[in-house]
Amino acid sequence: MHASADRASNQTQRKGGLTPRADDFPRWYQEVVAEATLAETGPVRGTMVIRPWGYGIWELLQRALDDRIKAAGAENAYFPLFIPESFLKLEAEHVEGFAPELAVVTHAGGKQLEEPVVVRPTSETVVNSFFAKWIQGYRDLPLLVNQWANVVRWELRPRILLRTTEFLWQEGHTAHATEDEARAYALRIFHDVYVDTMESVCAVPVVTGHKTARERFAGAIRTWSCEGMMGDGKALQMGTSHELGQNFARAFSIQFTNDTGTLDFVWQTSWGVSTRLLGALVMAHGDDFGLRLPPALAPAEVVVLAVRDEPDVRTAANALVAELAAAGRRVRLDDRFHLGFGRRSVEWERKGVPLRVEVGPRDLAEGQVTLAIRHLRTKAPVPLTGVATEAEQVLDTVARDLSAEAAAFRAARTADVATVEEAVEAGRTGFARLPVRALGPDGEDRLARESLSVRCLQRPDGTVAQTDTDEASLTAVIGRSY
RNA sequence: CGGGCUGUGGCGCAGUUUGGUUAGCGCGCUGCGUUCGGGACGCAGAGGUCCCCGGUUCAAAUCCGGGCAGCCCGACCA
Repeated sequence: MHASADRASNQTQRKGGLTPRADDFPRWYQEVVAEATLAETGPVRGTMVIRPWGYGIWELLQRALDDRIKAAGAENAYFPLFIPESFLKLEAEHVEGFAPELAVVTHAGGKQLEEPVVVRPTSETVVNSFFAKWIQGYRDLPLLVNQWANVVRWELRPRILLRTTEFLWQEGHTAHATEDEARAYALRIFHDVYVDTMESVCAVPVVTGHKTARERFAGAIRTWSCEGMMGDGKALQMGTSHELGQNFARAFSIQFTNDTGTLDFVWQTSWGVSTRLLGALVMAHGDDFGLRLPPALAPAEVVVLAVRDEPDVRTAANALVAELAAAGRRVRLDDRFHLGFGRRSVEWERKGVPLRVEVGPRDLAEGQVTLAIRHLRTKAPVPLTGVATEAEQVLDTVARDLSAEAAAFRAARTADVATVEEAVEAGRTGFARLPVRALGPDGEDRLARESLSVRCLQRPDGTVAQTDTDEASLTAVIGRSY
């Protein structure tokens, strides 16, 4: 009954054919993911198909991360998808953390398996069972390995791109001779790979710090996390780097002879980021008209849109594509004349292409083209001769603008508070910064009852705290999380 | 796993309350033509196990029973 009425009233409010972000954020999110052709749900609950446009973004993100991971000295390798169930049980906290969400294979090859096999939810256990073989002496250290893989976690409540049953990620695993070295490496990855990628590639400012014991990775002694604020004020954990201490080393007997000849357990780290970041891009930068991509992650930074099917227009459009490609831009030609101009504009807008170059007869008569800037939704004429230069200048501003906008939004929704009650209030719409002292021993329980959590602990000035810092001197960043 | 909602051409829905011609509408798709600078228009056309199983009935998308699936909201997680 009301369905049609609702739909009709929606139509009047919808901009760009999407539910306005402010009206219904979750719905808007799903529509953008679908309309920007990033991903859609698969046939099995919680699974997803990442479509070419979404995968193109992922590939750019992968490259950005992979370059940084390699610069930090880690090498890529690949470990098996299937893990003996017994491996998971070797580290007590680890199994406790992951048991509820394991997919277990009990039958294969037409018969029941003697030992069930789990589909990896993460690879600490297999990786470390091999580290135990590969590490003998201190000269084998540090061992720095990364893998790009899919993992499976049977989540109770899937959300496309943010929490899917199967997702793609990168997981790094390292072993070191000393605790200090392991900690330094976990932090190096955290800052040089994760925070740098989030901020300079994704253009999403992040809050950094370490997790409370309650929020820590199962099996870690310390978890560093970067948390972004999404467009609804909620927090998204975008990447974590863990210091594992000797927990897994003891569980998997990863021992080495140190430089004084005595046997010791290695000190380890693990760290990962996932396709969840695609969801973060949508929620951090998207607007009522769709996705807005920073150029570094845009499969097409520029689309040259030929307005009409005329010889001069085609010639000019092709020349522009060639010119922009020569200038090093990822560029596409849109000469789908069977679709109207508006339809094509809307499509690129939804997909978040940062810049469109519109070329039509009217432009050419004036010796110009029109630049349409996605994130501002503005248009400006530019002389035909200066397009590549102008495009370059515009693209240079995009990530900075998106970043600044996100930072301003976060600042407006972050409050320094003095009590848990004030934190509860502020946490409804954004982040609350509360001295750990004021949080107290029962603070996290109180927050949990309000669907809030401590996203991370940091120094009052926002920087990451040294491990030996007195926690009571730190600040808790509190928010609702995805 | 609790609460709510929903399963009908590719997508979004109407029809179910009160069982009854050939299951409709919008979008999309195909063809032709006219259009073309912000989601074009006309004409023609294709496309359906009405989620599944069972039951009631002369007759079921519609009623009854049982399943299954999806979405949203909460607790758990990248």
